[in-house]
Amino acid sequence: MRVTTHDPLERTEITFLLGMAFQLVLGEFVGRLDAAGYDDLRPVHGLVFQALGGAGATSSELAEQLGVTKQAAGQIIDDLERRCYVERQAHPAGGRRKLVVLTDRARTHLAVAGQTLHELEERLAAQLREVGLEMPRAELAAMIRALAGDSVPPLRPVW
Amino acid sequence: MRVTTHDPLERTEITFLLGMAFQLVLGEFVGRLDAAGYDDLRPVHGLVFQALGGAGATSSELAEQLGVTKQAAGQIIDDLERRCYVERQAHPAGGRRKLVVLTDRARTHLAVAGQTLHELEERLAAQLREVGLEMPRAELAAMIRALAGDSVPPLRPVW
DNA sequence: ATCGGTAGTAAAGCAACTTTACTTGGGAGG
DNA sequence: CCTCCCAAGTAAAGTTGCTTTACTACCGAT
Repeated sequence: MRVTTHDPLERTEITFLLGMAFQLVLGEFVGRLDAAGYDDLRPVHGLVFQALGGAGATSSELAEQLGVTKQAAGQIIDDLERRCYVERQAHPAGGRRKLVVLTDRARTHLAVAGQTLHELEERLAAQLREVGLEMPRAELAAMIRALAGDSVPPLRPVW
Repeated sequence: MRVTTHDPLERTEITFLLGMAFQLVLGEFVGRLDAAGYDDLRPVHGLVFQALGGAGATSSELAEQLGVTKQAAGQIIDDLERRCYVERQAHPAGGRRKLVVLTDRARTHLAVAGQTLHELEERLAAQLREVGLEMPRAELAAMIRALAGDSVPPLRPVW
């Protein structure tokens, strides 16, 4: 007996599926953080917090990690500083350098966001297991390596 | 004997892997189209061409498909019309409506882009098979269904 | 002493949108 | 008919998140 209901997703290009899946997962993630009171932070701010998470960084270092100009990084830092998520300190190495570090407010966000993301991914993994599938971690990693080799570029807005 | 070189991608969240994979595939796709002489077209233009591919559409219909305001759709159409990729015709249903249809120039692009994308995805699939993996089509489709149900929203820039 | 390189900042420019506000053509109801 | 309203389309200004251009400040080396 032939299945007559064709799933439109079965004929959709892998590239579209990747984009849709990423957009939906990120949207769900951002939505949960908004609901948790972080509606003043965009995904890029999470990347900033991750980059500064350890001992902080200079704005130029941050710019390189984000894949933007140092002026853009400076603007993001200005904004986050005004809203008390980061602070500019004198850099131990001296010079004109300034060390940008996270406030406790940002570290709290980082913890909440990490927890939220893992819960979301765990729920997704469970839903896939229900239909006999696993999360395609190895497949995605292989695609990334095939296209980027060992040097993975920064995650940027897609178009 | 224990493997000592941990692949950083193995510890990376699925969400990041999705984003990286999409960004890299789309970047490769756009790069190939640029090289083929289509450096004046962005991904959104491809979506427009797909939406108008059959019998055309009105700018409001296009706006809904793209998930933007009708003014934004109008601006995109203005631009594409100036560059002879689309034409505004009188709409058979009359009224203020105008039917936006593709020129041959756009249909050629659509064919080239489709071919390019399939070649790219086929090469990727082959590279995955070399390491014993398959393209994660079912997994991505399951993730999309888990998050969007049956109503898949338009593909938009991600942040 | 000054030269050059790097960090940071300031200001203007730009692309791709949204928001606000208007115009126009065509029914539907009275 | 007439008018009232709605949907399609357009115009213009505003917004966002960057880049480009241009500058200042600090340092170490020659």
